[in-house]
Amino acid sequence: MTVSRVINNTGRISEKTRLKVQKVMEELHYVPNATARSLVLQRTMTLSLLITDITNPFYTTVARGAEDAARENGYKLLLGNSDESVDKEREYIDTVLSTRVDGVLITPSGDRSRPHLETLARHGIPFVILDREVPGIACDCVLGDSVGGARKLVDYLIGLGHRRIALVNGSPEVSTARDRLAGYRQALAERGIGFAPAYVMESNYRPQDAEAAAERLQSLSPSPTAVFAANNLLALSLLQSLRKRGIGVPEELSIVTFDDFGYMSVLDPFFTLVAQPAYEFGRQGISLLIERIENRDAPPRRIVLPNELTTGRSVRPAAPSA
Amino acid sequence: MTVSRVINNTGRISEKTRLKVQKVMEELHYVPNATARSLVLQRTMTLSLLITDITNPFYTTVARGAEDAARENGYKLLLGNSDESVDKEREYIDTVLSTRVDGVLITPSGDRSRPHLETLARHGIPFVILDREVPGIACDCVLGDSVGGARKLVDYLIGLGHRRIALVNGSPEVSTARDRLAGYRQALAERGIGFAPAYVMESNYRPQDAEAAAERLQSLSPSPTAVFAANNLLALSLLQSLRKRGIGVPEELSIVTFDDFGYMSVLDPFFTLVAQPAYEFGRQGISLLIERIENRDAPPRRIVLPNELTTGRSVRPAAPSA
DNA sequence: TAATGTAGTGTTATCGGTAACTCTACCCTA
DNA sequence: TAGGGTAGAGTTACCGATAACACTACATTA
Repeated sequence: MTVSRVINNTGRISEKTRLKVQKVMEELHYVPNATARSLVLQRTMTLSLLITDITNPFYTTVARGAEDAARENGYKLLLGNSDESVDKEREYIDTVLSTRVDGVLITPSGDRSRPHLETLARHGIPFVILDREVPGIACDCVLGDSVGGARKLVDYLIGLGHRRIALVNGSPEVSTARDRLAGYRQALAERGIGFAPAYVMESNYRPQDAEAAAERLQSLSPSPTAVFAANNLLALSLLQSLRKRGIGVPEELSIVTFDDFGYMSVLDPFFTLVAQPAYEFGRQGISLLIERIENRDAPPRRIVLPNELTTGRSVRPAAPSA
Repeated sequence: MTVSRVINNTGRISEKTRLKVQKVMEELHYVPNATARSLVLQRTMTLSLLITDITNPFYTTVARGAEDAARENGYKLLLGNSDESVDKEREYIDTVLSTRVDGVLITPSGDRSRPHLETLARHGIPFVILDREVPGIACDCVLGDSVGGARKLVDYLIGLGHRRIALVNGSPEVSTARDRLAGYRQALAERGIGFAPAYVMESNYRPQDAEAAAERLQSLSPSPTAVFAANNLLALSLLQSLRKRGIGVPEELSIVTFDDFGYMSVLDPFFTLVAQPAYEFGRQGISLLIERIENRDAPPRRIVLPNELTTGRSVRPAAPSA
């Protein structure tokens, strides 16, 4: 007990005893056992970051922001990749529950993550949603402006004369995909361009899905002059698939997308895209989470971070004939 | 106790009792407390990954490999970024000690990490070194062939007629920097090219250091026709600094480097570089670590993963006059 | 029939901390 | 000088699991 008081600097300790304890602690290389402390205090000082894939440059930077913020506040950070899979996500949720982390910062795999979030709530584990909303779940979240970003991109294309613009989207089960579709449709509508369902294809936000999208793109008639790929890795794979098929980008087809490629964008920004402040997503997500942990009764907060259009070589004005 | 037996499937339990317990567990949404289990079993099923910076595409992929391997084996993964700082690393080591993780996979900030590793050893925490060796520490490690890789790069440059090749290296306190210098010198020596100390500059492997290096590069006379930047982010920042100074790359100066840029390399590999299998670094590092945890008496193992030269647009043959 | 074995369940101590309380000097005050 | 206060240290119970052991029926065996 006396040792505990010295370590935590609580209660009354004579200077003599304090020094003696400290000396012995040094001699024995004593390190307090966080596990035991967690058990009695009922908090682990650990947060869980559950994202879809750390190798996606957007989430890489999110993770960095999250880790920085967690560390600054004395928390440890557990990492998990769900790969957009509800099942894998559930496994992580199970781990999170038994680990008794103090909070979870999560990018849900989609609307079907709702039961997972409800499970967290039922067990009293605070969580903050990152990047994607889940209908029916009222909680703190850090989001981007997907509708606005998509509008900007499509409007930009239209401004360059494009009229037949395809959308290679994520799954409609994911809020960002729905929002990007909404923004796409808004932009078309505002410019009086008809919406052609055939120009919209769904995927699972994963690079593997691009090949099928490329095939469908190629089969469209009249063929689109531009395509909006709903996220960065999708755009990249799509680009590869298109080039493999001999379709020149941007010569024959322009591409725009969401989220940058980290260091890639620095050197020579190939893609025209809407960039989001990934680091702030992570940092502010953790901040919200910690504030939630400290005050469970506060009303949920919703932070929307701005995005920005940056132009690259992936877009060319539409040919006047088109 | 009976519940414990059901959960862990140990001891004798009648089918009737098992079902009853399982039913009640479901009803109560009971989840075993990993903290309590850790305390009594003296293991946390948690590993720590301590790297310099997750946003470096090399370490991003390392982290993904590590997380996959950890999860497959039932371990959780804690993430930490040391930013090449011994002090920050020490803070993480302290956390690791009190957290009682079962093992640590670490990219040491440099030779001065030795005390940290000795601390881990003294506390009986298994660790595996990743990417960088530390003199005086005999332990499991997963390394790349820095000497060979550097030789390949410099030899490639020499083959293209370059004779004045600069090296923007990391700190000599880091084994990979020493090895890359050694490989550089080997390649020069084998081709009978004299070693010019003025052509070698040190940095801290961090992008911020590139500006100073660019300045020194520009001041060299005769100026080099090529430069070997010891890692990817250094190369990228160097490139930016050089271009800002009006030095054309590759027109006036060719650049080669170590480690790729993840997705960046896929699209249009600008840099000529030696790529290392980052995912395997992470995966095999965790494998070694887990095997070490399970058998502390086995002799240390040293895995050296191969690298591969991939060419890009950052290199041009030297002008015949040079 | 008594001894022995065994399946199934319960009890106790423990991991390493901390909250809450107790205890012992010693001091001050009326 | 008795009563009360206080500084500083110690005691006890507890967090939620598991190892080791104990116990109770009942079955088997000699």
